[in-house]
Amino acid sequence: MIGTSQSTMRSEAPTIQDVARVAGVSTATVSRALSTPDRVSDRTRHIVLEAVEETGYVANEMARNLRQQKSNSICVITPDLSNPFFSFIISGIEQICGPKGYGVFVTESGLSQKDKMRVVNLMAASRTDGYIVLDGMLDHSMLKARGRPGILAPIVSACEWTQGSTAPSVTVDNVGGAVQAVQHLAALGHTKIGHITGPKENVLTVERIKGFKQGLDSCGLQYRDDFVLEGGFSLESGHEAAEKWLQMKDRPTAMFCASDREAFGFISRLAKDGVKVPEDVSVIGFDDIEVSGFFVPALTTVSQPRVQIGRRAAEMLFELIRGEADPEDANPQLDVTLVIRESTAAPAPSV
Amino acid sequence: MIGTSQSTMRSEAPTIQDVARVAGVSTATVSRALSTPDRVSDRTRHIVLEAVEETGYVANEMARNLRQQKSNSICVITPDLSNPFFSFIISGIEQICGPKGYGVFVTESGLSQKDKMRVVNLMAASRTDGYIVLDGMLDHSMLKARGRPGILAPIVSACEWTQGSTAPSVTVDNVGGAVQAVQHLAALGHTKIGHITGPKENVLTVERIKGFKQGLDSCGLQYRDDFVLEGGFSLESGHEAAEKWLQMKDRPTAMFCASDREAFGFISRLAKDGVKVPEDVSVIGFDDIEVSGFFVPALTTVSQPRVQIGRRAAEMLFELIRGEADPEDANPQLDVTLVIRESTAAPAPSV
DNA sequence: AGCCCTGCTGTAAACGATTACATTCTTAGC
DNA sequence: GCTAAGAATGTAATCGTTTACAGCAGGGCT
Repeated sequence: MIGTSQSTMRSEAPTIQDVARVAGVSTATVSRALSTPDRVSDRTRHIVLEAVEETGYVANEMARNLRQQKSNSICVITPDLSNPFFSFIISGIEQICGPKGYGVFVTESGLSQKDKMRVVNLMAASRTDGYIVLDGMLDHSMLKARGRPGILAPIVSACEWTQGSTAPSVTVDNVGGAVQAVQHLAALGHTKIGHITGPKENVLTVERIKGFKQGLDSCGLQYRDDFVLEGGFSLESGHEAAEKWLQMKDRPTAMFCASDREAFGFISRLAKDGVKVPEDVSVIGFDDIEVSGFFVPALTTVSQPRVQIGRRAAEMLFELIRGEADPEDANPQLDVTLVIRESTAAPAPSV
Repeated sequence: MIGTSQSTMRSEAPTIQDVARVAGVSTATVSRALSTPDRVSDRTRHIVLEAVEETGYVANEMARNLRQQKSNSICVITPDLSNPFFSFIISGIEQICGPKGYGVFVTESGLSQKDKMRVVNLMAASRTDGYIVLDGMLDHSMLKARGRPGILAPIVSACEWTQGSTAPSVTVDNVGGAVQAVQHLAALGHTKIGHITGPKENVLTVERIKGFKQGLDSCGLQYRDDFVLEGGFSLESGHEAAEKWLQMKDRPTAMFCASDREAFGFISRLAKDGVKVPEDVSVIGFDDIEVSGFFVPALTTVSQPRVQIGRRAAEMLFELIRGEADPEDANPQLDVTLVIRESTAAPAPSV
């Protein structure tokens, strides 16, 4: 049975009025029968549901939104949608929002402040009930709340957070992850451990550098400035770092990379010069993106629960929207886990 | 200058009424001054814009949507949001939609028909003006148009298309890409060329198999059933295919993989047994995802213009929405390019 | 002068739901 | 049998825009 009988088809979409007419009740009753079924009699509910079936009625979201002053959708702001790191987070967000009947807008905030402004204006006011911000460079004061000038919209940060923002954020133990990475390398016997950082403006970069230092410290190793190469999370930046590494007189025997992609770029460039991982140099990454387990060699890395980050962020945003801000647990920090694979090993016996 | 003067701040968001009052004109004039500036006098436009500035007015999308009977947003349906292949396409879509003032919803249609139904219902009718479908398994008849029962919403397929659907689709020359891949291998001197397919229900799988056969044919090579291994586009499926390959008595000296990720899984598993690429076996992929150039060895592959696919699909959807369906160019097929890197080489001299 | 056209603006009716308030109908308690 | 409470329903206002229609002024034309 297709459901919509040909006879009742009209050229326009059926409205609540049509249902009311068919059922022989008022629109108010139809509305109640659908949204608060226990407030109408069994008999009426039945009649209404039949009329709905017959007309093929589906409530118009736009009208509902206007009346209820909410859009039933949220917006995810990423600096770069094409970055696969975010795709898992977005997937997690959708997993929570979808079943709740919420739509998920995605936007690319880009690099310039102008781009970010455009995105914010697009979503401004009345298109979304809240934001999940994955861009640490976004000024939260741009995200104004609807109906309350001067007040911010519900915002949750994830992964990257913005300095000075009071928005709750779900993050990951970046410092702890870096510490674990360094300790793993030290335990293998490495004493000359280097680091390829993220882009220098990034909050995660500073956290991971902090963890790097802390890890060295905990193992009684000396921090050496010349063992730290500036990267940018990207494949290319790992590639470039490798060229610097190749030119070093005194080389680290192990490198902690601030992202898996940096690690890939690093290893890839080294391979061209015949430098082998882990025989000649150990490499450890951060993120545990999908290919990491299938790289050659399989990459040892600090694994982030990316889907979980998305889910948690979405859940927190809903609490915020419902006004159940829970100050107890406003800034959950998810655990990372060290995944040991094949890109790390004991250093070669020194010559 | 912040723009919103404290004195005019109210507890509610300013509406067009407020602007009209401040400007001393009617709401109609305000509306016109903002949306069709040339229909009001210079003087009035000035006054209105000043009033907008003073009140901090931003038009309420929900009201606008209801009145205009359009949502100013589109919906992208992917089978799996976490798949990085789609992230570039989504990025391309956003690049077109954002500047046009359109929001982009993303949804995960999942595997089961029930999941797909949920997604469709969520977006039904009034939440979106059109769909970009990246899921070849989705039944388009579920996507009904608002306001015209029995008629489908504007839909554009991309990458994967659905059998029997009349929706325009932007695709890629899968057959041609596969042909190029095989010809490249043959030119290197390979005569025993194998194929790891995609998942068998998938349209792309059959296209690429078709191209594989056609390529062999064009080089005067015989198609051998035992050289074709079933895969599933995923890393794991490449891994499994490698295990089958290792057990073969008579092995192909070159493998054409239906996706880059399959190729990675394949190479990765082979490496564990000391089988080297390209020395022992050449491997070629399909897609050219980001890491491909940085794999070890860098992967030779058929490159798809993913961002471009997204952009084109979005442009076509807008033409459809505006009613400018252009039958001339309804199903553009974008070109793929063979990118030769280091995973392919002449076969080892036979023993 | 009378007419029409054009350019600008205002009035008020949509858009399609939800929901405060009013009304009617039951039914229980006395 | 009467009253009051409570359940079920209806009436109509409301959300904030856009836009069809109407009105009004001014200017060029015959």
